[in-house]
Amino acid sequence: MGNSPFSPLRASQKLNNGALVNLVISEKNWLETTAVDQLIHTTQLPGMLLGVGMPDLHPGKGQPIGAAFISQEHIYPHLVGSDIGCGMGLWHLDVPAHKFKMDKIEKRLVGLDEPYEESPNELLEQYDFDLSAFDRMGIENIDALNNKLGTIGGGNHFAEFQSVAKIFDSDVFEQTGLTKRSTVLLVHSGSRGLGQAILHQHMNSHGANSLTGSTQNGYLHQHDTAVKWAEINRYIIARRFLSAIKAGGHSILDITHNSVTALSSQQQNDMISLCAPLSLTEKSKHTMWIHRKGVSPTDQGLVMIPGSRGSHSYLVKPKTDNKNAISHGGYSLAHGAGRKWQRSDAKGKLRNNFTVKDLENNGFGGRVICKQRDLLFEEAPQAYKNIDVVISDLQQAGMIDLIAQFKPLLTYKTRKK
DNA sequence: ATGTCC
Repeated sequence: MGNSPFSPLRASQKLNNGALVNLVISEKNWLETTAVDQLIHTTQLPGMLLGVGMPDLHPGKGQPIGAAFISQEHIYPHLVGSDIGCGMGLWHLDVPAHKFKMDKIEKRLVGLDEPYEESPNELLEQYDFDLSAFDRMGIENIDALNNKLGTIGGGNHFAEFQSVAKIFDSDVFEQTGLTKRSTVLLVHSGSRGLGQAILHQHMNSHGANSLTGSTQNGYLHQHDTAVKWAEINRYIIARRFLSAIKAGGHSILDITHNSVTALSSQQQNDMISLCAPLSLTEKSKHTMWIHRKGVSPTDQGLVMIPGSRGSHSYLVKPKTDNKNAISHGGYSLAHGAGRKWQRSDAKGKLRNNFTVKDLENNGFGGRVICKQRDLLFEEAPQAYKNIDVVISDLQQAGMIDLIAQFKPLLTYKTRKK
């Protein structure tokens, strides 16, 4: 490890199948052994070249969350999971932070769990979504699904108003058009029932087996459809929220963190040199694929990494100067703080020490709107790891430059009881 | 994560 620029941060290990496992995690970070077991187990699947665990790595349903997997020839839909296309959209509002009146805004955020009043099909067409893409998907009720367009969903999804807390790189920050007085809206949502229906359909016929060759086409088409649907969903959510608070704004970035995509030819060449002892040249005619489950890409511009709903979020710029760091990191970054406690544990641990009122306060003088009691406890900041440690691990690994830090003003989860 | 499992 002496010649590694990441030592001793990066625990790198070559498995029996020749694949590399990398952990972008420092000693001061904490992670569950289950998550590491899942990371190693998954990296042993046929065709795997590289598995990367980010500082927000935590156990999932068989495979870890906060991980990137690069394979050759093989695509594993279950590694992307059911929320295909889930991601973060960041919007710059035309309301300065000092004019953001919490009580007034909160009162205006109503009806946002209900179906959007505009026709979903017209909306989809408006955003250049090819409605014929739904053909042959075998999903029973597309209309019911499209009625979810513009709604946030459950789990860790949210829409959050934030203000600027700190600027680290004023040049890059100003290039986004933001100022220190700006208010932003961060939208975290995905493909709702669509991705789930696609994965279920796939699992019914193929289970957890990989797809190779032309058998990939059907899934990839559906996957790409879900990614686009999710992106449009975030777009409409943002527009709904802006319209509800009578503000204007525009999108700064939209980054998908659950997907499978082909590596660029440059990235494939980098992987061949990274995995040289595997003598990949023979197999290199096959496409390499990157599965992202709760990790953001490093080749799509700036990335927003949110903490919990009671902590800062960070706008970061993936570093481009260290090719080795980029390929070792699976062309990916952590996508958030990562869970510390399982959903099922969170309520039991917090019930006796925290009231609903406590958890509705975000610790920054702002609020979380979450009328679903169980969800409020499951998603409490205490159930998440410290975002500052996650960010510092990525920094120390040479993967990011910090651009700015944001503070939560008001988070919307759901008004449904 | 989920037009969510009982």
